[in-house]
Amino acid sequence: MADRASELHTTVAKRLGRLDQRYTRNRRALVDVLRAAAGPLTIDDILGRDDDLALSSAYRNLAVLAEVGVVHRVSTGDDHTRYELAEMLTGHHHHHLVCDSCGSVSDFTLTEELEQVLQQALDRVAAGADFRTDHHRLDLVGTCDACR
Amino acid sequence: MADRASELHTTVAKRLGRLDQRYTRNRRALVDVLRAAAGPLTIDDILGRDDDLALSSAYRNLAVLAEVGVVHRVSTGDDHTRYELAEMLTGHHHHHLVCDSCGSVSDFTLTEELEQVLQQALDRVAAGADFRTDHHRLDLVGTCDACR
DNA sequence: ATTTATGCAAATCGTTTGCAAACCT
DNA sequence: AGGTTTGCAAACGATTTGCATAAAT
Repeated sequence: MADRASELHTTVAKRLGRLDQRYTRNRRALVDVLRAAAGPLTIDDILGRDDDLALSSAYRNLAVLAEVGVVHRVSTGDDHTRYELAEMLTGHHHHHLVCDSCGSVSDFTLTEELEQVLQQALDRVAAGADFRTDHHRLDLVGTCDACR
Repeated sequence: MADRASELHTTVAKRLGRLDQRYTRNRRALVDVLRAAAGPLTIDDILGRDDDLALSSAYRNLAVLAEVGVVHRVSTGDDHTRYELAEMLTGHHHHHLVCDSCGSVSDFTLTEELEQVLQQALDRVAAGADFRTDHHRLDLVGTCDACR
């Protein structure tokens, strides 16, 4: 656990360094908060989990972390953009259950097999439209357990 | 074509009436603009296609139309929410190609077969999470033909 | 020592809302 | 007439930015 965390920090530091960015205490704190989360978090979620984080710096650092590919922005439809660690770092391709009622978001996965079939179909679509795909996004939108 | 348009207007009128809402000229104009579009439109897109539409009324009417299930909000990640006719009205289940670079959004479809396999898998996920699904959302995010 | 990050306060911008006039039935 | 919709202008709220200070290398 400590091992994984320090490995993660090493990777993040490397990625930041590649773009001449420093791995400061605040940035480390953001990564720690996101790492501990069960799904993508809003800014308020994030600030609520570490009292030392300032709003504007959090936004700025999340932007930097997103730019170097460490953090991924998640737009669900309500205001409040959410943030999660990039799949490249977690090694965990996943999707989201988005609750229309309370706005909560949690993760789920499909079988590797279905994911591959899907990927092939999407590759075909992209090729046909001369579209260069960065990633796909698959969400379920509805009402969560707590809200029904 | 005129037939389809008037059929559409009839359906919309019915749905509005069900919630004691009137089908005014502005609302008709919005439906016409969305009907003619090749993908979901931003407010600016919409206002640009009909000079008589006022900003605040457009927002309000889109909200009403969304509430009665005629219009669907599409959040792509940049600011600028987009709007499209609900699939229930177009009878055309589709997905989106989202360009990270210029923000454009266009539609695509999967085969009926894959769509069904996917639906089954998603139903299983939802059942396992006690999640009541309203709809799913599958997008390709990347760079469009014009931007590459 | 020099460059970069921080955090407060102010600015920005998409969207929403108050309200008086115009509209529909 | 009675209630709804409209559209301007003002308000709102999430996010961004200016700037002087603190931190990192």
